[in-house]
Parts: sequence; structure tokens; C-alpha cells
Amino acid sequence: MGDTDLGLSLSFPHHHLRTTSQHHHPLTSSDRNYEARSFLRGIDVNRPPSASEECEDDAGVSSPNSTLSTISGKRSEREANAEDERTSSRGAMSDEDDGENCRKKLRLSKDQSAVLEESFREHNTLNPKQKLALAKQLGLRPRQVEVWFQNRRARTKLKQTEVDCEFLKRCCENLTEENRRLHKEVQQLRALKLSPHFFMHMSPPTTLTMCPSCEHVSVPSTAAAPTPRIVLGP
DNA sequence: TGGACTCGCCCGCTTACATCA
DNA sequence: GTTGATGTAAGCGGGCGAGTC
Repeated sequence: MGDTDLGLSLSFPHHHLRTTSQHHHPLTSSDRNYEARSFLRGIDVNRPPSASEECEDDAGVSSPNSTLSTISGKRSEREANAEDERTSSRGAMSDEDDGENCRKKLRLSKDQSAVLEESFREHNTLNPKQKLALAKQLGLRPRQVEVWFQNRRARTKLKQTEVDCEFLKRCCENLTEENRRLHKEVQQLRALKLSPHFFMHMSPPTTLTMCPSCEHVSVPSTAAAPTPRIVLGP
């Protein structure tokens, strides 16, 4: 893990805080700290979302009447999500999470993963309906299902890249070997050419002729077929 | 009809955390 | 118990297509 960017990214997204505070909640410094902590601490991926969360996550985000619509769409979506997260996080501050730790219980359960895997095998992208259904089935937020599919696609692509890379590596090795073999063959032919027995073992001149100047071997000019050439290059 | 804007989705990169050797 | 490697959930920025005005 690189530590070089730590100055830019602490344990919570600054952009969310900055933009949301600008556009929605003019928070004091301590307010922002509280928001930042609760934003991370309260998230429990295994906590089944409330019905309102399920709706808000997808449908509520892009309300055309929202003041967020004045911002870029992408940003408004994320900020709304973040706001949603913070709001629900505060509400979800349970006893077990009531500590200084944040982002606990990050892992999905085996059952959840299995269902997601099965769904991914059927189709590696989800339409909104499928996403909502899957989220409801698994007791996750739609955003979590979406993220899981994104990460899963990325893993698949990475694996495929590794496989392709291995294949190309083997191709390269084979070509190198073939190249070495051909070079060796050329050397043998050159040595044969220089030997006095070379012309004695040649076929009669009626089938093949070699131009003494350009070292091309060709069939007689009367033949209709294209002239095969053996070039003994440098 | 073309351009500006918004929205939703995706991808690539990155970080934080969990788990394991 | 500590540590480094690895896996993975999630955040962020940016690109792109579709819809709307």
C-alpha cells in the first residue's frame, strides 16, 4: 500500500464533507468531525436496510426538485448518497458499534457472496430492477450490490488480463525458439552451400535453377506457377 | 436542430480494513 | 503478539450515452 497519498485522503472522503457542507449544511468544524466519524463508524454492511433507505438509495437521489440538481449530476448523486449514509449511520449507531472503531463488519457473508456470484454468472451487469431485487433479497443496500458487481467485473478483467499475458508470453517463447531454429537452419544451409558437394547433390537444372548473382533459386521460366524463391540473406 | 445540462452507469485507481501465513 | 501479503468493500474522479429543455 502506498502511503504517499495519505495527505490527500484521510479516513473519510473530504469532498463529501466540503461539498455537502457548502450546499446543504453549513457545519462548524466540530460538526464536520462528528459527521466524518459517524459517517464511517455507523456503516454496517450486514445491517438490513430500512425500507426508506432502500427507496432513497436509488430513487430518491435524483429527485428533480432537489436543490442538488443545481450541482453536477454525478456529484449530487454521491453527495446525496453520502448524506444518506451519514443520516442513516447516526441512526444506526448501535451498542456494538459505539466505539472509536469505524468501517467494521466490512465483509459480506458467505451466503451473500454466493448469491451474488450466482447472479454474476447469469449476467455480469445489473439493471436497476435486478439490483433492487438482489439488494432486497440479500438485505443489502442497492449501492452495495452495485459496488460488488463493479468490483467483481474488475476482478474478472484482471484475471483475464493475467491469462492473456501468460498466453502471449508463451507465444513469445515459442517464436523465439522458432527463430533460433531457423537461424540454425540458415547457418547449416550456408555451410552446405560452401561445401564442394553442394552442387553435386542438387537436383537437375531442369527443375531448379539458381541465379549466381542474386542467389535466388527458381523454377524454369516456362512454369506457370509463381516462382518460389529461397533467399539466403545475410 | 444543435447545444447545454442533468442523470445514471461504468471503469480505473485508490484507500481502509479483514484475514491469513 | 507482530508483521507483511493478499483479498475485498467502498470512495472518488472522469467518461459516456440518454433524456430534457
